[in-house]
Amino acid sequence: MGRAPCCDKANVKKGPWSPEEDSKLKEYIEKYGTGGNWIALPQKAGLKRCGKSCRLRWLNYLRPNLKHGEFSDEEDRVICSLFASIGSRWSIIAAQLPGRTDNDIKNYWNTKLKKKLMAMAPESQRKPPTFQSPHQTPPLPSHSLPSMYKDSGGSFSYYSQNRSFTGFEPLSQIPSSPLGTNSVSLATNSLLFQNTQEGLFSPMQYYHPVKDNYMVFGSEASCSSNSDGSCSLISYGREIKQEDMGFPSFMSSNGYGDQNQKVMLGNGNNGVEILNQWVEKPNGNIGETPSDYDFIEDVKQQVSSSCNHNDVNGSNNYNNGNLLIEENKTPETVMYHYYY
DNA sequence: AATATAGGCAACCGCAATTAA
DNA sequence: CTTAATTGCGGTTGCCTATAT
Repeated sequence: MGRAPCCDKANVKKGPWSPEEDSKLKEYIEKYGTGGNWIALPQKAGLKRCGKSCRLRWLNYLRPNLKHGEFSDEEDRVICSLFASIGSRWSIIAAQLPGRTDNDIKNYWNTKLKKKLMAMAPESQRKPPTFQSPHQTPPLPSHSLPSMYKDSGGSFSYYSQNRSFTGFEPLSQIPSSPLGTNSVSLATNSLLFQNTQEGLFSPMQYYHPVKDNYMVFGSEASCSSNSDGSCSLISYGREIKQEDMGFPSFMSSNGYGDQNQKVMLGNGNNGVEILNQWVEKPNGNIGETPSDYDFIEDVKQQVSSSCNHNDVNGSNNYNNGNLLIEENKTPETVMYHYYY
């Protein structure tokens, strides 16, 4: 037996809202609020509509401070950046763009922005931009990975003492910050465009964020959504040219587009005291040789010792700038959450 | 001028998560 | 703890308008 319908489908109006209905709904909500009960609202407001329909109309069209019309380049950049990081989580993306609704952004992406990006990408890489699902990740040659990075599937995991991550959990499964409900980890694996020179996978494709230490492979674009432009994640990866990746230049938020491969420890300026510096990888790109894991281990060591240093008050959790560092920190269990 | 096609967007649907009883 | 109700989300649909034929 299915669930009971939320309203009497036969007696509710569907389709476009009339100006009269709009003003009824608007006036009612402005006067009494929603009362935390959308289902009961239409009857109280004298509307022959389903509660869900009222909610949608209010959220997407009637509520104050909604922005309509053209999206700015900055908004484009934020959308692209977040889409690359978290995929089609429109509500999260909308939360970063005041005045824009998830529906608005979704429509804009599907009808315009996606095409705009394709048009701007180099001919050879002109594919529909996608959030790369973990299971589409090209398998890493097993010989080049230490055992702890391997798993049986095409993806790979890092097993820590007390938990394991594949690096591919959906956000909902990533423990969220106790500081607030708005915590979201952007430590996700993704590329907006596949970077496929014949036979070569980019390091970013090989090494998705392993989440050991929650260091993230990614370009600057993937962590540039802070209002101050700083990076709140430990970003771990080559600063691949935006153009190389098929990213149009407007997505680049800084001048690092053509730097060598390097690892960012800590963010640029606001309270992350871990190391707060770039560490250059001596040569080549991360992921090209097994010895690169030594480099990775070095970085982990540095993060680790820094964490130990910071945890001076014995509390279970502490907050360090935009980074939340959780209890029982080991190089494997330190968690960095970006929150807004 | 009439018709076909494409683009844009508002709204709906169904499912999952959350909350209340 | 369990179940039902409600909310929130993302995918999809369908209508309206603009453009092409």
